[in-house]
Amino acid sequence: MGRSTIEDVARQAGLSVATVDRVLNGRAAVRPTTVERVETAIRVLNYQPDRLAARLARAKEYRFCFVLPEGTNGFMIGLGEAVREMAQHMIHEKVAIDTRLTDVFNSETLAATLDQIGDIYDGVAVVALDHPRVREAINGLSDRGVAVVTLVSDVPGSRRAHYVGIDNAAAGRTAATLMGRYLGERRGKVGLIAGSLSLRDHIERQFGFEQVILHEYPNLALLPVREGRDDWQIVEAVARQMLADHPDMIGLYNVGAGTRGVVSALEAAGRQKTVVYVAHELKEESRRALIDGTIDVVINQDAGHEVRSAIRLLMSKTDKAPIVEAMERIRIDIFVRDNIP
Amino acid sequence: MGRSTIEDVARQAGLSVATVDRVLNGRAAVRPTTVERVETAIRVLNYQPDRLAARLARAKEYRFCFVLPEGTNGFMIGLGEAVREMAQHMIHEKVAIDTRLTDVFNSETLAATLDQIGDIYDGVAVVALDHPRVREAINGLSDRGVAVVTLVSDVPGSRRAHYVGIDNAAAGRTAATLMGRYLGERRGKVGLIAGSLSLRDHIERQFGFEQVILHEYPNLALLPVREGRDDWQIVEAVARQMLADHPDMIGLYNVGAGTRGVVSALEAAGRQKTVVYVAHELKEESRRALIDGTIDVVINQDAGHEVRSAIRLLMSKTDKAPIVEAMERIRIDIFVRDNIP
DNA sequence: CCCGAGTTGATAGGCGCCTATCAGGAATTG
DNA sequence: CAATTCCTGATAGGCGCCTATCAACTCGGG
Repeated sequence: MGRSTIEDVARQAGLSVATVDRVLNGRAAVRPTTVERVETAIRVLNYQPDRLAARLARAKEYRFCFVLPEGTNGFMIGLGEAVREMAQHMIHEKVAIDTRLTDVFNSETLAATLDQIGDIYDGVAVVALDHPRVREAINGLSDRGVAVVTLVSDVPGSRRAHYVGIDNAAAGRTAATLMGRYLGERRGKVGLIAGSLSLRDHIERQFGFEQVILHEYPNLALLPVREGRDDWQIVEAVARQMLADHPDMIGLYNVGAGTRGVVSALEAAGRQKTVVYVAHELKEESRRALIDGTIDVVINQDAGHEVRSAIRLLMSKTDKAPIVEAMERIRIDIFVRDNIP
Repeated sequence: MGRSTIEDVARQAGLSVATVDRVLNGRAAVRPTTVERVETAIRVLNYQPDRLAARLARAKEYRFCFVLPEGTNGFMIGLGEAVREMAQHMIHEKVAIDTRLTDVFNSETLAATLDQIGDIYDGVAVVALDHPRVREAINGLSDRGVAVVTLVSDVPGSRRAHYVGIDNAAAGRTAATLMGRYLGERRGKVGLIAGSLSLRDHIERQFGFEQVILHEYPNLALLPVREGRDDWQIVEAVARQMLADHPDMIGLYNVGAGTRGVVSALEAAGRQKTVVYVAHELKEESRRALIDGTIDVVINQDAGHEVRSAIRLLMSKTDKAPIVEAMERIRIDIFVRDNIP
């Protein structure tokens, strides 16, 4: 039962605690053969440092920064709240977390923000636009030894340490499957409203959704994608227009924010019951609409889980500890009106 | 900002650390007025004891026991594995966890087991039959100062400290809603197979399911409930029979275990695609069947979450710490083939 | 006025690990 | 071979809290 301490390791290796500590924390130069001895001792005893005792003793604190989109997007606001809440809980653990809001749609602004915070933080979590300039900024941080994780939307080509968020293509497929099954044999058109097509998550959702609808549900015809910019007023206008243009639209998938816009458009048209509406993110308004039946299904990602995962990952990366991949997989939640938490 | 320590509290209250510790841990008699002073000091400073430092210092370890059903029920086996896995992680935290398997369907055996473990453990988590004898045993434990939580299936009348598990009526409603929506306008019969009607969770699921089908989907007729005893061979026989008796059965909800029995019955009848099948618990076999379309929806409760929640609750109850209700709510997960983790 | 009982203070020692410092021995350099 | 530099050992002190012990003080009751 792995209750060996650093002293046991020292004894086993025939070295002093000080030396063991040196190799454990890379505090000073240690001869390679000595490192070897320590490592075998660790393996023999199956020693795992007690992280709690470590954090209790540690002097330096971790400094992390969450770079989030500014604006009124409900999910992002919720994400920010989750960050602040966790920050509160984490002062125990000697981790200090700042939040920075920035214009995520402006690659230059975002990149500049990333560039300038490199020296202050040990780790950065960023909701990132997938753009060459941003990718460079992320790589720059990584190269300077700052751990970077992408949050919610990934930047695949970059040297970020990890992506924290759902598989958005799978989320799109999930939406499509539920839409297809709900509609059954009915024939008609299906619309899709994205927030912006420059954020990768929305593109992937769209891709997954269209893929499944095209292949599995020949009775459904896809309408061209519309952009709603995650702004409920724009979304409402777009939705109204679609409803007016297509009396035979029987399904609507809103990939991004601005759900209330769709809800009021559907209500205005009196088609809440005839159009199957799949939305993202469970918040106060979507919850209400889900209960009264205007929204049929909500696909959700848990902001709290994402924030916790990001922090765990940043901590692990910062002290080069291994991570448990399975623990960091973010679930795609499905909510209908009966399983709302 | 900087967290306050026990010394700050002592200073603020004009008392010694020893006394503050006494009231914090109820270690010795302290005059009521003094307790008052300590408590106001705590409130003023918003002091929260550092649980990590506490566990590091604590001499005594928590002793918990999980009483689980013996047998081959896949979910329960998974639960047992989750317990053992967590037990491994928790030896750090000075908590020792035992597992006891028992015949849950036998109230006498279960009650006897509970009776006899009272003196050994600080807390017990039990998958409990809802039976007067069992309720008495639970109350007995509680009265002797052992924290008790019910797991997966509740015993409402008892003095258990908490219930850890999903809202099973809501799970049943969720199943019904998805079934109803998937079936759309189709008319036909819907069957339900329960494990055993003496375990409360299954009754509640049945209740929720029937409630929604009856009220919301008049096109669907409910068949009388059948029991499968959570055994896949019995379940298979039952399912075959139902399929044979009711050529117009278009929906099937399996409340309990034994999913593979239903799958092979559906395959044997060649009705995988025409019968909408809603099952519980995502495991290897249900995962496969979900992907190939035999199962349409899986309702799931995360065993890992339940075990972690139970442990957290037992620890909190043991040292009379407050609990965060929201954190302990177990989600009803919905899986279709596209969002399988 | 003395004696226990009831309270409170003071303090040592430890949980497992981190940080820092000093000293001595080993290896390397000129 | 002496002067460095490199490695390693030893140890003190602390993180925030728990446990245990002993001394000191306040009160009634006898």
